[in-house]
Amino acid sequence: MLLRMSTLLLKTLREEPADAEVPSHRLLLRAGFIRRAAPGGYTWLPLGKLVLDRVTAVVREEMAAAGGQEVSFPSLLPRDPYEVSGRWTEYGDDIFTLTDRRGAEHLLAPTHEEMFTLLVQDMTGSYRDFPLVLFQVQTKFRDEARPRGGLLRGREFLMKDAYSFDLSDDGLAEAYQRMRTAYRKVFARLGLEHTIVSAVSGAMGGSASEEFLATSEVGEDTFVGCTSCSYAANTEAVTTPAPVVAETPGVPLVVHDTPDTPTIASLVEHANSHRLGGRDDWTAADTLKNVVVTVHHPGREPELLAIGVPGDREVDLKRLDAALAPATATLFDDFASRPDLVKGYIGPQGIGIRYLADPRVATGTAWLTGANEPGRHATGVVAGRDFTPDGTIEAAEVRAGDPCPACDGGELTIRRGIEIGHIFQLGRRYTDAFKVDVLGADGKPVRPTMGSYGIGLSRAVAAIAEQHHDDRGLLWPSSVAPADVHVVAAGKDGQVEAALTLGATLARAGLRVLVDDRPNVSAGVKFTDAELIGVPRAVVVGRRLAEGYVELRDRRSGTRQEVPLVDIAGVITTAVG
RNA sequence: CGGGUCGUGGCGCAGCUUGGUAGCGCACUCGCCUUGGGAGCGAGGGGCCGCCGGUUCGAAUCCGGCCGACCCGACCA
Repeated sequence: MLLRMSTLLLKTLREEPADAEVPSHRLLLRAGFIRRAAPGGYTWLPLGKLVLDRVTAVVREEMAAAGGQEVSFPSLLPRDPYEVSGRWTEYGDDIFTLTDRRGAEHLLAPTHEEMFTLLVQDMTGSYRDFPLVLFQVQTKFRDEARPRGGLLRGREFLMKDAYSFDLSDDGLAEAYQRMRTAYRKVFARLGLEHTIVSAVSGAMGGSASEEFLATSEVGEDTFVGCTSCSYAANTEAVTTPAPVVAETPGVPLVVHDTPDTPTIASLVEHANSHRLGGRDDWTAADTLKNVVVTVHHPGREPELLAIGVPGDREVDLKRLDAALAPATATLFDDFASRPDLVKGYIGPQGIGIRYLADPRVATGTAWLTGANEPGRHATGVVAGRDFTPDGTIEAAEVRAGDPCPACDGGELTIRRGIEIGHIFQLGRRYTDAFKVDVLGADGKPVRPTMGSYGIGLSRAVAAIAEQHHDDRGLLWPSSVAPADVHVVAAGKDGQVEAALTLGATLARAGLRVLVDDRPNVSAGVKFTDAELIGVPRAVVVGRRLAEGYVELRDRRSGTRQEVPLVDIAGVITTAVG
């Protein structure tokens, strides 16, 4: 491959695009890899398309190596299958829907579980057809409420989705592990540093679910790691160890007048200045905060629910939703309609609605909490004696320094990541929905079980750019770089011919070559553009050409060496491998 | 969906307060010059000032509505 910059559709931008905030978005725009074409939609320019195709090629190779067979479905699909699976309504506003000239409804597929399931139903009939792994590379559409970060979250994006079909749960577990291993290889080849975190399977059901998060400050997903063991999990999936209480404390429950203390901060201040319970060392962690939410169960009446958490922690609505799935929760604010719920002074004692407590509110722990009367709180409110929660719930925020649930003494750290892959054991949700049965060895019908495995390909390009750049520009890993070598003609136009000749030689040696043969462009511009574009190595054909030397530069390390022109092809071929 | 910032040639911005028919830098075209770190000089081309309506003799500028972008939050495979 030989690309000439004199004819390449490329325009680097000297100035920062005003609309781009995250580094990958800025650099991909500036270096001429992508251009915004629509809200949440991007045009891939020649250099960007090369990278996207190389990322895709790596994924295809590993999918094939894991036994996957590639197919391709349309993106424009009829409503029917999605009605059968229940997702037409479940997805709601997140899918793009349209009506054809006959009035029939269609959607632009946000994902393709239904179609894969129907294909397998059509084309299999016997246990001999299994196990089976199918995948495709296809554009997906989602009407995201807020596209952001360029390629990080678009309304149209490229995704590799794969599905395994097995006749037994053991088979599914094996397929899952095989795919998990394949994903590790994929991301290693792409140069993506990542963490595999346990995720909640949510409404989808299924027994195992893991996300591959590329570590990045601009990532949208928060996850925790442990300082002393290998534990890693999505914050939604973190569990809180309950404290062990030896015996119920003998403190009595005492109600105090605490006027004008509707917040935890004001309550703690009042408690200390008035020495409630004979103490002046109260902290927010000694208080029990009770938050009322409205729980929306699908297809049922909303329910009021109170959540009890230590007063120094907020309720994390994402964790709450995950804990309540498939129901969702919103903060309750219509206190006028419930005079029994005294805003700012709610306590769990005799509360008239369902009450779930944080695991830290263990039996035997004593709290400072509301007395369910305006301007009054109570000390010595003991769990298991003065109130008994209807259960525990993981809804309190997770903080750095919290104890690790998987080991002794480890502390949690909080990090952010870009979700580049998700694998989970889907089970029989879709084969049940479409009543897929195949004939077993014993002549009886068997219902296949599925696994689902996705990689965001366009998002992976952005994630690689996030992890591989410096203040000068992009730093592509060799595996996905738009070229293996960037030949720069520096100096008078005589060097352009030499650069093109060298480029052709390198291309014949099997290298992917980008030659900067632009006439009347100064060497400085070519150098800065080369650094912005981020091809791993550059060969400068310049002032020492007459002596038979060119300069070899490594983009990442910045090292430079003079190499005889006659040796350069061999040196680079060896380096590229 | 809430809060904030902002829409003026391809990109980055000024002009708007105080209405008078659009400007700067980069990029682009031509010429000269220059060529190892975003050169210089000269001459050019390119914009229904986001859209719709209103006020006015006259609107980029004032008023109303809408649309869009970006950031924070909500939501989300």
